[in-house]
Amino acid sequence: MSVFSQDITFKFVTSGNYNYMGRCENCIIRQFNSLRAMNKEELKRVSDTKTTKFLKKGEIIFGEGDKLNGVYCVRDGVSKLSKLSPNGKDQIVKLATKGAVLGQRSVITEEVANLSAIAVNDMEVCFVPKDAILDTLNSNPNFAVEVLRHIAHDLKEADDVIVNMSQKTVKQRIAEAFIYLEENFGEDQNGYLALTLSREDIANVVGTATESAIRIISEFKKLGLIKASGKKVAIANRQGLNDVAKGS
Amino acid sequence: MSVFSQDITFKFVTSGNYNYMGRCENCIIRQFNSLRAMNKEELKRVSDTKTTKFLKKGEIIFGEGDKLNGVYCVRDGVSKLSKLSPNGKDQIVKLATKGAVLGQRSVITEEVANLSAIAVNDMEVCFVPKDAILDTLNSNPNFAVEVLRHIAHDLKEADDVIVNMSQKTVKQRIAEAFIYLEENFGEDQNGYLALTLSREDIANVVGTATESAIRIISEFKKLGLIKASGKKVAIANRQGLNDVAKGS
DNA sequence: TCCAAAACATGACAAATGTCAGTTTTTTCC
DNA sequence: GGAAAAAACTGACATTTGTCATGTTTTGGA
Repeated sequence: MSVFSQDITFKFVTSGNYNYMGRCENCIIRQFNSLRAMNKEELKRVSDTKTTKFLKKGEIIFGEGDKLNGVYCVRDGVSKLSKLSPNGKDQIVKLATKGAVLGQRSVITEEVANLSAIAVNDMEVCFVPKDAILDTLNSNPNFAVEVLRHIAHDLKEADDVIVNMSQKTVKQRIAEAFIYLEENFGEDQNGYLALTLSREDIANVVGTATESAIRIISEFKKLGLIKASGKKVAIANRQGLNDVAKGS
Repeated sequence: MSVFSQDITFKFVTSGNYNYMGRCENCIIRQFNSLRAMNKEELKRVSDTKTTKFLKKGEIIFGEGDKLNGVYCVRDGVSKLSKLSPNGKDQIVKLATKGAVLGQRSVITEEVANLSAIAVNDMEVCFVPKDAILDTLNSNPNFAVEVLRHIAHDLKEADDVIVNMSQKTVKQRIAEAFIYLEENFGEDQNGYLALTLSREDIANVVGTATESAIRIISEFKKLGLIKASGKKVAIANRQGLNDVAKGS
């Protein structure tokens, strides 16, 4: 995490071009997604057509069923990708952070969005109109293959989630969720998980009732596996949490 | 389904070339997967390097963790794609039938297989060495995009499964499973589902204990929603099953 | 800084699901 | 066609999870 910020600073400082801001060519985030496979001209086109948006926590990037006219490249903050189930509950399928490209799947298949994307944090995202994406896809095999690799990876992750959902207990899944949050978003200066989710969001990630999630989180506190200050959570006993996640 | 068989027959009968057998160029199955986007030369290469295999029910096409040297194109029969969970249970993630290309994802990301593929039926599959696939991917954007579309579609389906698993009851999921089997594999002359799965496989599809699946299936029989003769199952009340699946 | 709204927490109970321990039926294969 | 194996089935019970009701704490503006 801190190394990452350093890199950005470095880029900023060494660039001789004072117009670099807002130019995709100089956006380091791009190194983490499929846009890295675009060539100069393709990137220029993206840069010229994109718009940058700032979203506040809770704002909707797009909703299930929306027709997407482009993709959203996350520059900062975290978004939850979720789907409303018929019984009225939201299932969070994925948490997307910097580097993620949202809406890619729907743009490729030219379907409406199957998930909704909501800011969990304050966010900065770049909207890239779909034509720049689709045209590049059809002409640059490197880009197409790079996108393919990313989607293929998402698919593998989704398969893993299916297995977890059906074969692990709620307690195991919540323990895993904390480990996941720590591994993917890190901790703040005080050792608390850098990404704070409400109990309801945690419940929606692991697919259980909010009360069940709360109860289990309380139990983890009593067992000394985690500690909490308000809604901030810190992992107190990583090995113990791991054992719970593994089911021992 | 029956229309589909007709088409094959038609092809066989009208082909003037008696070498058509075993040639991908003449394989109608190809129309249902990404190989349709290959051009003549690419297809020829696939055809020249591929080998056809016949598998008996229960045989393993590849296992989780196997390094795949190519993909398997299903010409006939059905395969279950499953993953072993840490607690020793198999979760079936997908059922693949004619037209499906197995192992595609792992070949693209150059990882070992994350799922195992086992024949549910007697099967006929064509093994295509990966080089023919990867080279085409890198040179023919049409093919790359076609593969992308297929994987993107799989990803959407996987997201739907995640939501079903976490938000629906076992009873709802079993009702859905029967509807799914009817819609995707059809019925035989006597109205029984054309694809017969063991109770254990059904349990592994919906992610529950075999006994629970059996109990619910028995209940469906008593309610007249389905009827069964041995392990063959027929849908007796489609609307009723639908209602159960929807949770009413 | 204070107050409402939201989020968190807990108890009591009901419903769903899993587990274990059998018996019966079906399938397979000689 | 019959025996052995596999699959299907059933009951009893434990465990997990969901639901409802209610109280407490935290949080985010006016």
